[in-house]
Amino acid sequence: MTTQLMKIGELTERAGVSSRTVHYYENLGLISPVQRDGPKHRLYEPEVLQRLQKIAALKKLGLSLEDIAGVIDLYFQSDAAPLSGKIKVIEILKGQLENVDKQIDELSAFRSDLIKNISHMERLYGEALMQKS
Amino acid sequence: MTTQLMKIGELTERAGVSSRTVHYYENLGLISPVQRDGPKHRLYEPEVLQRLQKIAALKKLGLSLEDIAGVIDLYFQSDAAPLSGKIKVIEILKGQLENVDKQIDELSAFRSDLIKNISHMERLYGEALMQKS
DNA sequence: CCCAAATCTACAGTTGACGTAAAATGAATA
DNA sequence: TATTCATTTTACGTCAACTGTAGATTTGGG
Repeated sequence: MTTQLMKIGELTERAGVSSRTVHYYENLGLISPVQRDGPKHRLYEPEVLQRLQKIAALKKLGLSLEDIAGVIDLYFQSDAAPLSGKIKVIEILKGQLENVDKQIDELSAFRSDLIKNISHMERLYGEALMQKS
Repeated sequence: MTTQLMKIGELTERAGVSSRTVHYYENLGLISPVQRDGPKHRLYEPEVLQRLQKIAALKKLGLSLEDIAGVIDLYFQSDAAPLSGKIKVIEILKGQLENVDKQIDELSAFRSDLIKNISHMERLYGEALMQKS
């Protein structure tokens, strides 16, 4: 069982964030390296990369880092977690699903607005060309 | 022609933003009151309300206020604008359309991820209940 | 063993997006 | 017209989320 650990350099390159940010997130409790009694340089499990990606996604949802700190673990909970915990997870995930749906609706509305604007502009564009001749 | 001007109080209430925000936006050049040589209190045309709403929408798209400053005028250009301007507007609007589509895609991906997580959790929930009996 | 590259710690600085408190204004009322 | 009192204005303060950086430490390779 070779749990493929990586140093912060590889992690940041793969996740597309700076090492400063990684330290910052560690400080907020969003991620953490493996226990390091011996080595002074941090080592990370591959799961941390997943976590960073999930954090980015949740940020795009509009969650603050503090909010994220409150839910990030839900996504990486072991299947052996206590039943009460699982029930709560389901609640929260469903809440997030609602939010996502709402945001998709909003974006769709904005999208059709855009399309309306574009075709309006293109109509004007056409008229202007007509007058030129 | 009674151009129905409003004071900042009405504007903020209708737009759902604070007066501080309105002043801040004015400072960034996002909006502006009518010329006030005499009165010290700002007066706004109804169009400013539209602008504030558009700003809110663009913010939800993830644009910074600075980004927005670069495009907001495109939405409120007179139909009599020069042809070259209109062409540029169309370009930019189409660029935004691409962004919106990308974001919708991302959200959709996040959404199905969520659903997968939820059903996974519900499966575990079920199993846990089975073992309880 | 030695060196260059990577990492660590700690503290300060920045940026975006506002909040707040006190002074100034102006519309209604006495 | 004088007063009053809600609105507005202005200037300074705040908070989150980074980001810079400088000097000390660690590490892997020759």
